[in-house]
Amino acid sequence: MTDLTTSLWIRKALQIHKSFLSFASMLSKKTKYAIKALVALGKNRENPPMQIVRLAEQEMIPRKFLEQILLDMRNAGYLYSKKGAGGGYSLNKDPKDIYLADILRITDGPIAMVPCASLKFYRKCDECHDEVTCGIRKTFIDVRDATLKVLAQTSIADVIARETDDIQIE
Amino acid sequence: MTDLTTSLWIRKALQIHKSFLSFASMLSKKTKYAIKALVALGKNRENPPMQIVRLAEQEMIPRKFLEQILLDMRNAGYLYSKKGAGGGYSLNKDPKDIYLADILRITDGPIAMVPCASLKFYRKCDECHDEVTCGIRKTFIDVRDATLKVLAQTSIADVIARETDDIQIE
DNA sequence: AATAAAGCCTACTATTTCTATAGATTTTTA
DNA sequence: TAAAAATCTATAGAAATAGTAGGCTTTATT
Repeated sequence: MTDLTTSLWIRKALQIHKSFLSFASMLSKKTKYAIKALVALGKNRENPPMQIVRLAEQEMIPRKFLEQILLDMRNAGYLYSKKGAGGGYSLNKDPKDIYLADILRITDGPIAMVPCASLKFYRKCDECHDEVTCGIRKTFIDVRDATLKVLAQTSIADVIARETDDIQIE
Repeated sequence: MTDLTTSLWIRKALQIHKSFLSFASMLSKKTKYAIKALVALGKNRENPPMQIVRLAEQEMIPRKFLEQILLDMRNAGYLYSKKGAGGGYSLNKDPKDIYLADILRITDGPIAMVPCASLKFYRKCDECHDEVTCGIRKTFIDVRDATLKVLAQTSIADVIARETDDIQIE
């Protein structure tokens, strides 16, 4: 028995793309949570450290999941942690020096859309015969460069700054 | 019982990122197959139509999977199909007029990395409180624009042309 | 020294998405 | 009428993501 919402013909009849139900090839929740956590810690710099539990509640992130994420960020050198009573997490770098590209690479891995176009996680594509002449590869190297131009230049500080941009009169 | 290759500590000891095993947030096989099929059909324009079976063999794509993909492309108006003996598939447009962005949208859906930054498949993000002031959103709209600048301007004809670029002396 | 608060670490489960296959149907040509 | 081909929907299988569990270690406080 097939679920109504995933039934092809009903979606077709209603002209619903599957992306209405799910949103593929997107940023993982892990990455979103990581960014939100870093932003929150960036705003909390006068008052460190911040406990996982507080952070989880404030940002509506499942606590145990957040634990793992923070651990990754810590192991990558972006966070400082302190155990025991009165402990918690705080930023180990200036928000200006934490770039989204780096966060993405820690949480989601490669930024490129195909392995063979990845800068930091290069791998040969399975379906590719001759990489040198692959037109797809060349295009997706361009895409990677364009994406990276944004992500490697946008820092947590920028994200925080942008949050209040709407106050400006346009 | 955990599989060796997925065991965290062994990966850690060998310093292997999980992307070595799998490659997340990337182009789906469906999309890759679609592009390859269109490129193949683009090269076969003097000799149409081409049968699914031949195309599948030539491009090393699982036949029944390819069927579905071609059907999608056909329903979207990019392919012409003919049933019965001597039938098959051929391009319904000039390769110059088939852009990668459009293919991606048919096969994978949105191009943006977050729903709230999508041009064609906009949807509110679950974890977002105030979209107007969301710094993440603004950044990923920039990413989307950068990506689209490449994908919406690169056609199947461009991909084909690029395949022989290496012949040029650099 | 004992206790409680917090992070550390690995494994596991559950859910969802992607990939692929199945099989019956329809259309066309010879 | 038989064979060749696409059409269509459903289902199965595989992989990735999301989330949970629970014991361990460190630190501060009393």
